[in-house]
Amino acid sequence: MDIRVPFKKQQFDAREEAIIDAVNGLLSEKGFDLMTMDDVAERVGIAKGSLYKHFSSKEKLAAAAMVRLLKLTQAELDGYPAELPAIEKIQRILAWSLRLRLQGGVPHLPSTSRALQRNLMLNMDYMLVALRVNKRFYQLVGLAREQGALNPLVPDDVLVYTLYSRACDPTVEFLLRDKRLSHDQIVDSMVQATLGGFLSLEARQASDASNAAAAERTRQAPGASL
Amino acid sequence: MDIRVPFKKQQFDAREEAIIDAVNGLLSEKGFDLMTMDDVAERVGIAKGSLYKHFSSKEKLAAAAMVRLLKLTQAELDGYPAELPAIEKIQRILAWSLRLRLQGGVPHLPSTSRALQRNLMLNMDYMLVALRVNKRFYQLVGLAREQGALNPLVPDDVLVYTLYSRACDPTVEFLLRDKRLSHDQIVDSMVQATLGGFLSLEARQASDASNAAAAERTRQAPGASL
DNA sequence: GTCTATACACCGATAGAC
DNA sequence: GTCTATCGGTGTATAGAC
Repeated sequence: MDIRVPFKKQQFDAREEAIIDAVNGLLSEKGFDLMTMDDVAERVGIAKGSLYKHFSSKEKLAAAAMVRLLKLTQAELDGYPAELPAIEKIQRILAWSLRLRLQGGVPHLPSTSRALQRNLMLNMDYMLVALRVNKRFYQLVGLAREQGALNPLVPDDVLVYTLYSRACDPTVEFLLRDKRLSHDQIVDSMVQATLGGFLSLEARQASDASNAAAAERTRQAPGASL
Repeated sequence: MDIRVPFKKQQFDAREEAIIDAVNGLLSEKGFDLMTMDDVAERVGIAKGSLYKHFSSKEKLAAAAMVRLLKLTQAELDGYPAELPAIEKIQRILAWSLRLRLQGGVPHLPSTSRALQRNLMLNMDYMLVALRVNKRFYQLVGLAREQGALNPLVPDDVLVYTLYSRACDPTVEFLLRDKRLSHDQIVDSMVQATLGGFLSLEARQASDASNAAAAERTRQAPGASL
């Protein structure tokens, strides 16, 4: 069979990717409400009318950006060694999303727009991948709980929701504007501060020890952290 | 001298309070971008034209709501016993802001609107009280640091910004929608999860012990927690 | 100060020529 | 499918009568 992809189709897909790139950046900068279709068209370099040939509404655009992000998240999780303790996978995926955010790659959907939320719920592509990722998060948290890494005083739900919320936590923007901490320091601090409260006492002691050692190494070779 | 306040003036102030009440509710429900002047006028029960006699712009409205919140925050801090350890004051002010939020009393300003942010910076009333509250937060965190309650691996800035950010953390809305946790449980979990990572190991051990005891008491008399 | 009416700009979406 | 032009609706802010 012929596995070549027609040139026209390639071009079409490339343009859609470019559109989603633009949407991603705009959503991470201004959020959904403040992003306009004119913004998107201008950044892609096409007319607004053409934009609607690819995506029939603003909500569809946002959904496409979210789907791409969620698929990236899945792929990132897939890349972790199976034998890694669950709590370390959680730390890694949080650090990954924070780094992605520092690069401007995390769309920021304010939780206030009812219209958008309804629209996303009705979008099959979005819901499928969202539910899959959500399920994996819960499995991961459940596993970490079984392995004794989690604080018995805090429910699983709180940790899962926190993982989502830190991807749009304004703390990151504040720290970024100060320019007092490097990107790596922001990621490390945020991971430490975010997960420290969820860890069991034993896990927390182990984590502190290894982080103190890492900080010591960084102190001796400061260039490496930037 | 005459300390009576003219009736007209009283009426005027009462209306301004009513306006800020409406703005507070709307900002906590929809955020700044989605709130319209029509919304505000309708909720207060006056015409949009009259609204502009009190506040000359939408940004001024938001600033007024923020000023009231920040003054409330100051008053809350003033009410704490001076001898209370700094870390406990931090826990209390966080729990206070979370409870206020669960009652719909915390305006939600998305960090994306540049126009609003510039406007706030130019607003003297807002800046004065914002800087005062910010200074007190830093003093409190510095004191907690001196008293050995904080994790040496996480900078002060991160904790201060986190205190602000948790006042608009979507995790709360997620937990609220689930209806699996009571308001008190949400506040306790969030405080535990938020501050646990900032505590020094010793403070964390002490905190866990007292929270476990509290949870045990709650288990024996479940009605008390709702 | 309160109201109604309106100016003015912007945005999401569509129409129609090429 | 890409463009230009435009419609319909909405939002901030103002004008002017009372």
